[in-house]
Amino acid sequence: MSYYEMPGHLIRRLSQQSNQVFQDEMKRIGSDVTSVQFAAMQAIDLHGEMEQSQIAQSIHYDKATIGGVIDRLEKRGWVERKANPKDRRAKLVTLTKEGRQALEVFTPVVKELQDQVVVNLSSEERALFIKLAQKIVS
Amino acid sequence: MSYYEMPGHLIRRLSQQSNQVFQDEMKRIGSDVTSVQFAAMQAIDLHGEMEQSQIAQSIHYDKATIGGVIDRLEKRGWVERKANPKDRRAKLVTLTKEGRQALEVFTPVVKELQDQVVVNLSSEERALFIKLAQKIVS
DNA sequence: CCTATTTAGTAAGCATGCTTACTATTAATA
DNA sequence: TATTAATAGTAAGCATGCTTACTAAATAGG
Repeated sequence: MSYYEMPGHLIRRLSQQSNQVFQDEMKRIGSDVTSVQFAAMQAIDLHGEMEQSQIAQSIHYDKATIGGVIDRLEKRGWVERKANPKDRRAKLVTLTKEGRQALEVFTPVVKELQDQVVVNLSSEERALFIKLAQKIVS
Repeated sequence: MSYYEMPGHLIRRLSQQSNQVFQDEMKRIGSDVTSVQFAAMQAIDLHGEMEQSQIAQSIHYDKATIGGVIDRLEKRGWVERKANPKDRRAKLVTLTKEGRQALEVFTPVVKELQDQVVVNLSSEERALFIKLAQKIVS
């Protein structure tokens, strides 16, 4: 089996290309937000108020990784950690006003760049790729 | 557009799953070699003798990243760096005997685990996925 | 009620995987 | 040939993304 037919290798290349597009488009609008940071912010915005463990679960990240991501988002002033009165182990994470504003700027850009990731495919192929990818990770 | 339809997000999940399978299978045979290290060793084995820049180019890695990977492979005694008499900037990287032996053990395992990465797909779907992925990164 | 297990988060460690900046060397060009 | 540009590799810095180990707190089972 040649290297260029190995799903593992191809997936790494896909990942690389996808991150490159994300980073380039964000740089174009003057931001250096990462795809992980965006994903976390989007999840928090959707649920309103989340424990870190919920964030990790919803976007399929390791809890240690998400801890670092939230650290950096907090440093930037985009999210806040508050104590959870119902569970003293947990912390509730919410978007700040600045976080919501930033997310509003990012969201349309991220939506548009999705097509750019798979720009070499026709729209039928894109739909098919998404279907197959969903099946693989399901 | 929902998160679960975004190619960028799906690709990250694929990457995660792929790496997990790789790591698990390698752990099973008692090794902690990484997918990047394997890719580099395979490339060197195929070409016999390579400059780091060639390695980076052939498996599509950044030259700074590959420098670190070669560092760790060298520490393990799997590769050697030699001066290139034809170009004093460059270094020729070769597999050691131990490196070749290790690669012989890894190769069949890596070939088998490729199917495991896309285990949720039928064989037709696997072929199609590979085709689409190749087209995206082409 | 008390103990054992599970869970939430952090910490430390390691390997990607990139960026920019730098040195040394080679290639191109005026 | 003298200068400029390009290239090979390293270094430092940062953000993933995981692992194991730990603390604190909640839950389950007896």
